[in-house]
Amino acid sequence: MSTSDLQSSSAGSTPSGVSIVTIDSLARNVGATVVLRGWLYNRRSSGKVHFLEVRDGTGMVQCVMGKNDVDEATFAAADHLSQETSVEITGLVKAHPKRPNVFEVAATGLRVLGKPSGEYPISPKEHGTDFLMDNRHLWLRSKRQHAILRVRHTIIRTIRDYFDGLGFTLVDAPIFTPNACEGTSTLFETDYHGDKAYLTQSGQLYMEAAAAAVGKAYCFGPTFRAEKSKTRRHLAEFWMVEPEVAFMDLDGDMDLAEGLLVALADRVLTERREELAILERDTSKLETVKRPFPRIRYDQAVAIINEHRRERRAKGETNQDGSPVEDFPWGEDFGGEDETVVSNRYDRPVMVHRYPAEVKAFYLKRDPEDARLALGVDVLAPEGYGEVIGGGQREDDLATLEAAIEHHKLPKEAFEWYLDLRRYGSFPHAGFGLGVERSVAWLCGLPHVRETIPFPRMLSRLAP
RNA sequence: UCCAGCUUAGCUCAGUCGGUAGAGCAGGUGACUGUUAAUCACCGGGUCGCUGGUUCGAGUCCAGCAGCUGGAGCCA
Repeated sequence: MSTSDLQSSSAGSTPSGVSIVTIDSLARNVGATVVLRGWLYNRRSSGKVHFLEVRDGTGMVQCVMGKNDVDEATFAAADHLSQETSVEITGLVKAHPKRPNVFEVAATGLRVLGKPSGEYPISPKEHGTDFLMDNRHLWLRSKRQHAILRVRHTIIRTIRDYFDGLGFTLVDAPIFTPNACEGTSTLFETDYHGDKAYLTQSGQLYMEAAAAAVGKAYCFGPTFRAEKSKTRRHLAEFWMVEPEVAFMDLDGDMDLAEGLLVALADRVLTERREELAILERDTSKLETVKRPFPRIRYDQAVAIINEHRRERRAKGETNQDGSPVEDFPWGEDFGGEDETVVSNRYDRPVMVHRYPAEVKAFYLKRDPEDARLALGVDVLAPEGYGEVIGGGQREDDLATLEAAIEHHKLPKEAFEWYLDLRRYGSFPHAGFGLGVERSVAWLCGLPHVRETIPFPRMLSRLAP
């Protein structure tokens, strides 16, 4: 089999010369006799006609087998096929008699390639999430999960195309890191030949080094958080893309983030219409993701939250625990609920910038116009999907950065290499991190991030 | 870590007032020549999460524990 065969979505031909095709190429093969290879998704029968629904990873097709079209043994065999039997079906490609633009295969031959040794666990009826997650390796075969995998793939490819197209260089960051840096989140600890090592929570510091080498750098890999978070927005292992650009300021950073999200929505809408339909995604909510995104200051976001809280108080509402609704205290970070209140004001992602420095990471540059603020930005996705991007301009002054490290009580020795970036030709620079799973959840309209990654790692799940 | 909810057949669930266990799907057998989670008939299928308590009697009431789910906190 050659590469060109694969690219033309024809997987070769049988000894008798019949071409082996994939389901997504049936439209081009109407009137031809072809061979399909795949798995039986569902089977129906009307006595003298069997309807075999077959999936092959590129799509789904109904194969019709009339009693008079095949020999008796083949017809009898088709009657006893169970779900997920792998099969090779030979037949004539035809238009569906009732449905426009749908094709079916009039089967003339059937070969069973792999017979299930037992009952397939996932029946075409409803199941609970925990059961499906226990069978995640099989659940991936279902229509919805297949659609999500494809959208995820498109999102990842778009991210790479976007940065590659802008002249970025991919620079991989390490997974093992020597110290529990940044001091913020809880890390997974591991034994590294007798020393303690931690699984990375971000490649950002390394990208700052890379930016000084290549100008525009990005890394794309898994990151790990050991917090005991049990919500629909959290995973213990998730993927993040982190661009870092030399001589870019906060405004440029926001331009870059905005362009990426517009590209993602646009590409998913053009290339994954079918998948979004399977997921029943309201695509009108994605059509509005166009430039420019609103850019509001932290102060304005606080005002929006307080306006909302005052309305709730006026209606006599209380918090979930029954406590009275208080004004949002300036200086704190937003909770999930607050983010939703802000993002619900807009029909596209909103960028909230200039947060209080105290609630943000030590490496963010102070706002020259207001020392209480940091030049950071969070991008909140619409519909309550929360923060999909966090970033900002980095502190490029050696003394200020040293003071920040001391203020956060971080071990200075561990950051000597990072401080070197300010010692040898310091430069203004900025970047951000985009969480892939939250982006997939948003673009697909999924209620939980656990379905956005093939094999999720969560507080109470390490298998399969 | 805290709060709430859930745990009954392979799966999804019902189970009244405390009186000894039910349905649909899946599986099996059969009927049906255009079905779309096909339909119809019949069949097999149970450590009611675990431990203890109350009671003549517990799936049901009580306590403890475990697991799962969601939320808060924390975080992206």
